[in-house]
Amino acid sequence: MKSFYITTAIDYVNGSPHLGHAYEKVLTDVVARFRRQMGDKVHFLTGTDEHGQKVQASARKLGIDPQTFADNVSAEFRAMLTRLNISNDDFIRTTEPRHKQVVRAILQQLFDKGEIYRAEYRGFYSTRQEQFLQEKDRNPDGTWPEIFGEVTEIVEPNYFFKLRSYQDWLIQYLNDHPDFIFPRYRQKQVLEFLKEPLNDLCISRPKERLEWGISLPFDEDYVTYVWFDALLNYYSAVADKGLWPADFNVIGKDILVPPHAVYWPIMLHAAGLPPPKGLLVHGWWMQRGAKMSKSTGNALNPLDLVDEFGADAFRYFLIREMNVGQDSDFTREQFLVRYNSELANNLGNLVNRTLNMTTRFAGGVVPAADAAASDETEQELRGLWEKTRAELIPLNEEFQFHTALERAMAFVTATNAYIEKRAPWKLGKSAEAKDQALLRTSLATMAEALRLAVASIQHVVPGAAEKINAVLGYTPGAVWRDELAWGNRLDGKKVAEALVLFPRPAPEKKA
RNA sequence: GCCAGGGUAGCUCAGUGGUAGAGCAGAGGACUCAUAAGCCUUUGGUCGCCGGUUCAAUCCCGGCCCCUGGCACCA
Repeated sequence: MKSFYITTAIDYVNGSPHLGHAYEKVLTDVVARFRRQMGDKVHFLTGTDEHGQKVQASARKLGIDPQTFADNVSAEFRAMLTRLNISNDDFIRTTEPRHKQVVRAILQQLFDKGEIYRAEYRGFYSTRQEQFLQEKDRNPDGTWPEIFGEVTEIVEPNYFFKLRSYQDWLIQYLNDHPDFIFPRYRQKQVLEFLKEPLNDLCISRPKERLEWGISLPFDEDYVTYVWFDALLNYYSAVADKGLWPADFNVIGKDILVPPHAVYWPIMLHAAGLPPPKGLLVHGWWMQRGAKMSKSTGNALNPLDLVDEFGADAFRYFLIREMNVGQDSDFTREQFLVRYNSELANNLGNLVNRTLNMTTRFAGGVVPAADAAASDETEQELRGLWEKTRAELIPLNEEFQFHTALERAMAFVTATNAYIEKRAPWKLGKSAEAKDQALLRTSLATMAEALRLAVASIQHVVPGAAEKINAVLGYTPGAVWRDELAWGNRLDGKKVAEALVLFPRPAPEKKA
């Protein structure tokens, strides 16, 4: 069995979960569930990033210790995972001993090899903000903005990682692995970035300035600063499991360059470890009306839609609407359009009418299709399924989930059209043997088509898929590829009478 | 400024060197198993602008305009 290790970025606990966090989890979950269906032994990791200045400061402001603060926010992120039906296998926190231990071991190893050295860091420091300032922070006239208070130039010894000496290696690596980053054009951005010489990376902070972190094993007066702490989680979580390298680190486009595309592969390489096999880089959700909503006091928190419409509907929208890698707009209006037309009207209603007709015209038991009573009407639907089925796996493998869902929905539409053509409600009124045979065939066909449609989207809407299978009296087999074969698997199954999966919301007033 | 992506029906997008496509929205119709859902038909586009190559360009080339994103630390 092929193993497949995938991660999300770990979330910084200085803020609460929002749509971006949710999307990344759902996207990764869809990939993970798909790989499981394909038979891979999947390990899915997510977690929280808990050290650093901001956490320290936020905790102090609340008068609690940083660990308690981190515990609280980390719990919020874990609650979101449950709420979204995320199937992660592990959850790592950077404050855990298993993580700290690995970080320290790697830092020590690199220090011993001479990859980390001590040098003086010179810069302008704001005591009030407790941070070094950049040239870009200056006012146009060269002074520093008020908020920084007194700014002094200070010289501070720190530890640096020899990033620059691996620049050529990285460029070569990217040229040799053109598929390292998805979407591909992002890799060009990285190579563009690498045209400028890299600076070595400052990886430490003295404890007088930052104590909430992992101590350097070779100098306990310092903690390591962000990169070795946060990025290494992908490795530390599986260091003892033999799962490295990861198949994919899933990240947002904002943390591609330089952290994940430059620092991360170089850090690993310097430590004698291979880079992840790929980086899956997604875009951002935009909310154009955000300002307006705020001013009217009606700011929409997209996560509220989970409570209102359920995790499946929310997951469906995110995956259906977003072309992985690009940006999309998130509006309630668009959500409702997708929800109503695709989930409620098209799929949800198909479920309900199938159950109802099976109950009314066949005593609630899916009849066997009558081979004699079957013609090009059935062939047409089956033909479309075969076409859809052939596209399904490649589309999902290439992260074209939005297209895969579109195809699945087109099949659902075709199934609805098939039902109209056969009109079982008319056949049900006829006592003729020929019509009765056709009735059995049409009921069997619609049920089977529904089962297949559900199988094709179950990684996106796992909860709904389970419910639909349940009302069809069906338990899917272990091998997903086999489930995609048209096989009249529902023969003789006793179905439920009704199921309104995606209730239509009360119509909303138009603005 | 540099780099990348994009500008196609009201909206979201697909697409190919040879009479422009889908979904949603809009209009009309027949039906009734169903979540006033579903089905059928249908209105609608100088395919950003200007040149060039070609028998033929939305698709190839050149120039221009506009939008979005990246360019050292917010998914």
